[in-house]
Amino acid sequence: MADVFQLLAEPSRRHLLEALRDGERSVGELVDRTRMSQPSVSKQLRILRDSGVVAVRPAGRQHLYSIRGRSLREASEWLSYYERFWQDGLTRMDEVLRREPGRRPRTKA
Amino acid sequence: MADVFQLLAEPSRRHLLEALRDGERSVGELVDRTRMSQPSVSKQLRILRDSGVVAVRPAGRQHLYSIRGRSLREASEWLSYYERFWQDGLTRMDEVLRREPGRRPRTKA
DNA sequence: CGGACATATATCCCTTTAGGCATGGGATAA
DNA sequence: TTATCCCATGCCTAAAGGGATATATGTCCG
Repeated sequence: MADVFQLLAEPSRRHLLEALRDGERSVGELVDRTRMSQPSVSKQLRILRDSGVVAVRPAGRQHLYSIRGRSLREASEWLSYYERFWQDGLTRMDEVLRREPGRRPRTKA
Repeated sequence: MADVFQLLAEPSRRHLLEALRDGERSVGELVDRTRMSQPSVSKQLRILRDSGVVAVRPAGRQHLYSIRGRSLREASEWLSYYERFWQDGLTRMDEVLRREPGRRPRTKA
């Protein structure tokens, strides 16, 4: 995983991805929707593009960006391991009570 | 969302969360499992704790950490908006063809 | 060709933050 | 109490990364 979470850590990049949720957008449209400067938008789009999160398509003198799910899927799958921690009313207390009581301190495995 | 993705961006913190997947662990156990220095582990655990991603429970002279799903759930829900981009064999091309052809350049909405 | 428009890149500045080291502090055992 | 184990914190340094401004590249039109 080429650090998808690293990409998503930046709010500006998440805003861009949110603006792309319902289809491809030109850079100008993204600038309007995110209130970022045009160079910033291009810079972040570049990063997203290099990581395969978005794709570009030339259309006249504008570039249309769209989402590619592949990378985002990895992040989603990583998080899926933790679903059980918020499903079925599983609280921290439930988890504690589930542990066996005899805890050996600091064994290698 | 107190920037859950920001937390997950750091590999060391993800490693800690991975080591906590099957239940609570002491700091010493986490040190062994992550090959990080003890101060680093404590430091990252502190960040995770302040953000409500993990919880602590004192047990004699050791502190047992465990996962709290609440915050992670927010990240998972954010990503759920993009599931359609990798489900049902939906590729970028499909997405492109789905768009209407008459695109007006740069309208506010 | 020349000029306007759309996007990309380059450079600088600045903030954030991780990691290492040393140290402090609480709990346990002798 | 003293020694020891387990963990937390503070300070420092180094590096990563975002935003702004200026500029380059590329495309369309007259």
